[in-house]
Amino acid sequence: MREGPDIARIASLIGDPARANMLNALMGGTALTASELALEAGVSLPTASSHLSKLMDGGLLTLASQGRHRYYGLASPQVAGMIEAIIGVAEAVGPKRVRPGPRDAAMRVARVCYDHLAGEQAVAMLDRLVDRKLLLREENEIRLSPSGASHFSALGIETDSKSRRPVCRACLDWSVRRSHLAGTLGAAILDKIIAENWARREKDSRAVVFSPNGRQAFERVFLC
Amino acid sequence: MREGPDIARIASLIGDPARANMLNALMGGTALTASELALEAGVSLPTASSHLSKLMDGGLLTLASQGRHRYYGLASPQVAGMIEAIIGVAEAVGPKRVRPGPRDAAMRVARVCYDHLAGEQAVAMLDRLVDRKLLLREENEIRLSPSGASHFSALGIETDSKSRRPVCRACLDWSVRRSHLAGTLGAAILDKIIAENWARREKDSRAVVFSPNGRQAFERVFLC
DNA sequence: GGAATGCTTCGATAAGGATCGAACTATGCG
DNA sequence: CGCATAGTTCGATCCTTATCGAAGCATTCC
Repeated sequence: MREGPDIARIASLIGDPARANMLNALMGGTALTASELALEAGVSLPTASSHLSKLMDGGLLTLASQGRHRYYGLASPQVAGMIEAIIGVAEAVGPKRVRPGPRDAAMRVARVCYDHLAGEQAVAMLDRLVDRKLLLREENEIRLSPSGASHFSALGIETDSKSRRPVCRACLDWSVRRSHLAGTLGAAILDKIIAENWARREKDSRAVVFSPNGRQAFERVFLC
Repeated sequence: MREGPDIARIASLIGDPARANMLNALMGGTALTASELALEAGVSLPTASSHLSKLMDGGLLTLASQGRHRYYGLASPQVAGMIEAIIGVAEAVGPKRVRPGPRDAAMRVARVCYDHLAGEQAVAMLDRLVDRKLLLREENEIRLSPSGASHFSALGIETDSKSRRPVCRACLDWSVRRSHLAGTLGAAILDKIIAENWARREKDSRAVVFSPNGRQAFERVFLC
């Protein structure tokens, strides 16, 4: 009864609308200050501060102090994955919104998931990389193949795992209900997409919008 | 404050300890009745009923009515996956629970789960009964084998299902995270354990404490 | 130093919701 | 029909917690 991991504690942290909005905003991957998060959540600064310290206590956030600025970010990809999973359920059972606006359509196609790409494009990319045997997939395990290593290296993408973080990880996509690529490789690919100017981040949103040329380039490189 | 899927609504449903316990109990995949869930959550029946209707409204549960029994189950594998994700985070950040007291230790070993035995002893028993082919197990389905029927009959345990209630049912054990035996057979075995005076119920607790002789007898009969 | 900015803590208030007993409905049993 | 079991609804209580204003720290800039 009161055994096992305390999932109620974690869930109740996310269960407050103000905190949920903050976490949602942080799903974009960039760390934000308390003021920015207060604005995002629509609460006063003291209220936001209180929420943030609770999220910190709960282990859901990390804090990077830089002078008088304090940047809050999601604690780990695992936390991001959990939030994605909750979003997925909320989408599935939630009151179907009258009509999905254009922003939603863009989100469905491509968006940022913490630090990597998600959405239809990302799911298609993982499928393709597996088809081409650049990645080897077994259930939820994804590994880099030798040919994959040289392939990404040729693209200027580092695939050595310096940290403890895995190079490849499967992350469930709420809009497509299938996995896309996370891990350091997933993050590096998103970096490249932005660096090459193939796409830009939509302001105040997780949506990632490809330019016509950028989409072609992306498809040529990652969708064969 | 962007609009999006209402993750706070979903998370707050899981954020109540009673509801979290219920969902945890349902993670085994078998549907449970309101009474069973009330016991599992440690709340009264009216309280459980209120929680269950909230979970239903939230789309997290499905309901199968069979006569006067109402079996609640998780709405989908997607919901189960979300809960798994939350468990994962809770495990990762969870401040290792306070030291388990002696009562908790006893509960871990053996306790009552509604009307049958749960805990390490019960899990071991089910394993053993399956090994001995007295019970046939396929995933979460458990059936009585012909040899099992005569075996239990010889022990004075009735195995005819007079009611609609199944003879055998798998019930997920929260302390061991594996299944133990429920259903009328599980209930009958617990009855026998108490009737033979092998063990007594701890007062005001679900713990079941075996006497030294009782434990030997139990092991001789059920653990081979 | 003093002023300005970023953020946290404190205190009071208010609202939400978890809880249970009692009463009520529904199904099954004889 | 009468009784027992399973479950829900209602009403009252009580506790948690979200909220903001005011005040308090901390850092930076001039």
